[in-house]
Amino acid sequence: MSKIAALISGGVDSSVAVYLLKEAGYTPDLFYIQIGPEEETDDFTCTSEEDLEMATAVAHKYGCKLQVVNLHRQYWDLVVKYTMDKVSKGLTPNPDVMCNRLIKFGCFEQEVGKDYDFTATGHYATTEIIDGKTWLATSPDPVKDQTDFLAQLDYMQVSKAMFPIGHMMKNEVRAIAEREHLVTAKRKDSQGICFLGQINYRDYIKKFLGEKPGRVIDIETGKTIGQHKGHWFHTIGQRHGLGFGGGPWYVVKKDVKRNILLVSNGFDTKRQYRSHFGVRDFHAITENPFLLEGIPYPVTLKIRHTPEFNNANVIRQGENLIIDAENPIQGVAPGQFCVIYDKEHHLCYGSGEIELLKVKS
RNA sequence: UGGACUAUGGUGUAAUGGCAGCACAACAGGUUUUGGUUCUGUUUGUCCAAGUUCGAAUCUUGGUAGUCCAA
Repeated sequence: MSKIAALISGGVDSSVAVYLLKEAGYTPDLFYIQIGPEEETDDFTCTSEEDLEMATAVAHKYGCKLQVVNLHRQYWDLVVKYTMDKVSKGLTPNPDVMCNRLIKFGCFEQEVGKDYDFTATGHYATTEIIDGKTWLATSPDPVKDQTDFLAQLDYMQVSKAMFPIGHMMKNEVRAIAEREHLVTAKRKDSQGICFLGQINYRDYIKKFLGEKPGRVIDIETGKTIGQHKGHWFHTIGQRHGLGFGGGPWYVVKKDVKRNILLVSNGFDTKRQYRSHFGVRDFHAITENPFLLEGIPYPVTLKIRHTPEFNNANVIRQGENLIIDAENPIQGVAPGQFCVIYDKEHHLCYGSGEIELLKVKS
């Protein structure tokens, strides 16, 4: 019988995952990863304590060992550093993607997971073995599918991963939780950057990078329409937070060197959309399907966590990929990950960092 | 300091003497394990003073502030 380490968060999904493992005849060891802000606020300790209580209750119910793994230090050294590094350069990071790669499937593996055959989590994702090789594949629930957050995992990480609820719909998971009287059945879905809790993202950035006022320019007229407090508080495609009337104003471009934000006015502005962009450092999980240069490969992709997949063609150009999407995509922000799937958006090929092209779209 | 024009929420604007409305922003929720997007809801205003009138954002006079022409 395989030895399984299951990550449990105190939410519904990971609890049901434990139940399913148990049903399948396994007795996983449970691990609660502890991460928090550097100073413990009341809000934080509160949620965290509740999460741990829930996890403890689930462990008790199923007779599993539960251990708290503190990866606080590692999270700050790796994920927070990555986040601030990107943000300060005017890029838009995705901390949760890095948290999966570096913490949940990274540090945890090195410290604990190495002694187990599989690491199970409550992610909405599946794996599929084709010709002896493991591929990351999507969940049938388009809203909850989390392959986009797992697309930076490497082959070893994916082949050791188990996603017990990955083939289910969210409402099925909730239904099981209620039927089995799990204490977590009615808990709210987690949202926002996993450890931030009540802390506002803007305040969080401000604490690290402070404020740095600069001009905001209307890209259509070239006129300065106001001031911003720091380009890092805004991202491409963002509407709120500027505070100007006569809008809506969408951020369409950043001039980091001159600390200028370029905005475009109106709901119908085409400038907040883009169908042509680059992807650097493409990371293929199982095999790189884009071997030949200059040939368009039809794929589907996501540039953020949404239920929709975009149809596109991918062309390899040296180490980078050029994306040509069928329909324009709103708010394509450099620094975000472009996650690429097969035409049927079933298999996840991998992901890379979005980079704007010099060429106009 | 000669003339002309303007003054309405935080911003941009509407209301011909008859309940001050719209958009944006802001705030609060919903959706979403990133940033965002989007949906729903809420708050906030007639520059000041006097006058005409049943009734004034609107008309009159004065003040104040700003814009333009006038070199």
